[in-house]
Amino acid sequence: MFFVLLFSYSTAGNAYSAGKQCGYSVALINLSNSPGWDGGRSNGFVNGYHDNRTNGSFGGRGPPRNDRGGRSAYRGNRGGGSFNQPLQNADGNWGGPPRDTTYSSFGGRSDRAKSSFFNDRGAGSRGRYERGGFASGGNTRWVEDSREDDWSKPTAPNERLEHELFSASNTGINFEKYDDIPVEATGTNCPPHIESFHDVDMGEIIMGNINLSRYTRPTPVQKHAIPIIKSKRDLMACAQTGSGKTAAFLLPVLSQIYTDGPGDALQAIKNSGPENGRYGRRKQYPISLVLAPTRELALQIYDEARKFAYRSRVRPCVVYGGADIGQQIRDLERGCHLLVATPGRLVDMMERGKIGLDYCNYLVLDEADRMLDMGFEPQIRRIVEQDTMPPKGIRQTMMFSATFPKEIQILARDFLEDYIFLAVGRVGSTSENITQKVVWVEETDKRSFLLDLLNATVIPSEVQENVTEAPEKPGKDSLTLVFVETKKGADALEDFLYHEGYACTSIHGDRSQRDREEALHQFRSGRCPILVATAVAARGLDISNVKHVINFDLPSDIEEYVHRIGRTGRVGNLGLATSFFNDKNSNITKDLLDILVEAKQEVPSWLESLATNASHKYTFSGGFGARDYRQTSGGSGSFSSNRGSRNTGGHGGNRGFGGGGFGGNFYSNDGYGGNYSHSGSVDWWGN
DNA sequence: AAAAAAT
Repeated sequence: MFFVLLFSYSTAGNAYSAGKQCGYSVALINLSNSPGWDGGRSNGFVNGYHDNRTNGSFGGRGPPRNDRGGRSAYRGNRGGGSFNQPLQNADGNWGGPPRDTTYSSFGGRSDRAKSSFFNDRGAGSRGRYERGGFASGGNTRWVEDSREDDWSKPTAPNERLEHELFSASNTGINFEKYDDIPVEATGTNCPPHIESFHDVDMGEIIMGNINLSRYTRPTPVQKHAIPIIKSKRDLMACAQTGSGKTAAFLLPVLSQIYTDGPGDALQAIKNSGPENGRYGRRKQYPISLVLAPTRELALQIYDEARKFAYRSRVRPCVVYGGADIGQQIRDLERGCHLLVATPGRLVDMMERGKIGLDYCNYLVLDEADRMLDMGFEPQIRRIVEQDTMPPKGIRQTMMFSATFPKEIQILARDFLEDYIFLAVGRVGSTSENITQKVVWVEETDKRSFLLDLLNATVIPSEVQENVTEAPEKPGKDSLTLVFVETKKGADALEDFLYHEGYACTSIHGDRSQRDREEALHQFRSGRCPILVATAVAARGLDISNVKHVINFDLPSDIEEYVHRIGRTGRVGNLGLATSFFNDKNSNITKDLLDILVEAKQEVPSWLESLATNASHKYTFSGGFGARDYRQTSGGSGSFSSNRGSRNTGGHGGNRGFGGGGFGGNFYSNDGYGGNYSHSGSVDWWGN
């Protein structure tokens, strides 16, 4: 399998200089190991989660229920850090929980030569620990001497935090499937890809955290993106979450920050004290900004960032709507070097003077196409272009997008400088990782059919040959994600399943942010192995152990379908996707058929004849979506045609991308953009 | 017409 690729255009020399370094000599107080905040953000999830609704068994009867409204204490608990965690003593050891096999610190590994790296807090170090005098007890601070202010050196280990960050881990990765993913990079002077994390120097901290995360080898997107980002190039990557994308940008960006140190940002923060601004408290100047379309995705990226920032001086923060802004501001004020945000809340924070982007050297736009879909473009431009962020060419910008329609091409043209384009094949979805089933189910039969599916312990025989890992009954390690089209429908189906005795919960945009996060946690943890969801959960969320995705309602858009089923079969695992199809779904017939064929899935004969009968209809699918990047015909030789300098319109306006065999609908260069919909066909809403 | 997202 290979790609035809794409443009390369020449630009004048890259004036890029990252990590604006300057001398600084100040004392640095590192609170990153303080139980105060670390206990706050996610400890509530991992250890200290209390919910009186979850006391019962979830085996089948009397399941926990995800109430609406109610308990107001939850978020407070979560953020309060009020758990009785053991406190770190002066030499960074922990007297608390019994050692778990998970705990190894960095240095526990014998495969790393740099033994001096770990647990060597003592000799030669000019810093010192200060015991905090707080009533709550013993905040330990590492006070650094200015000359020791080297961000590339790890800070003290913290067993409890380490356990919290790294204990939940992916298992059973199907590497064989994984390596099939085709990747293609284009652009001027593209650095060669790596085969091992050791092929590029990411420094002690990153390598230690890679070990702790039990990452053995880079995923395909990481193999390419890491050296590109490390060599300070801008990047436009067409890849979906689940390909290892988050680490693909977090690892090299953080590595670079550790190497370069805080630069001007540190002084700026110092100068932003109460005396310097009407807003009083310190304004934070993150060195790196990651924008994400949904709150849950932002949280997920933040959680990853915490892992790779372990034992570093970088403090990640996350801001998003629906949550208490005061709490987020307080968290920011404790220091913020890497900020993960949804656009709206970030603009809010900027207008409140809490965040300055003046020293933001690294900008990541995750799921960029999704952000545009959701109308974020003005806010993104406000953040990137109309504020104090360094211009392109100065900052380093990385964009990730599942598709590459015209709107994204324009954004790439505006935000990126001399960039490298990376096309990553799908991990799941159209690959054979996911067994896709389409069944004809009338609206009135959907519920009972769903129950049958949920009760099924044996998978249908015709599926078995494709599935080596049978989907089990929903349970702790076997999660089922049920997609519906409307928020109302989600509530109704959740209620139904609840009354039928299933441990289920739901997530959609009308639920409070607290409930959404809780539902996700209940699902992830297996307490509620069935999650009823709207489109909010379709993209980006990385939930391991999702064995079965059920499209209770099929979406009207094939892109949405691909994203949804991509929630299973993550990182090389196998999964099953079952879709209920009836008259209402005729609009997706053709695209669905194409997807099934492409992924070498069994096609029901009725679907085939439906598609044939409907074939007179003009269908157009913008973006990569249904067709993937793969060449379907023709050679690969013509990709250089019509790709002149940027003056001819750069990536945006060119026609002729498809010359080499993408087919005419590969990029939406025909002026219709990605929004052209199927004319004349019946859509989901019956219009 | 749905859903997502700042309040």
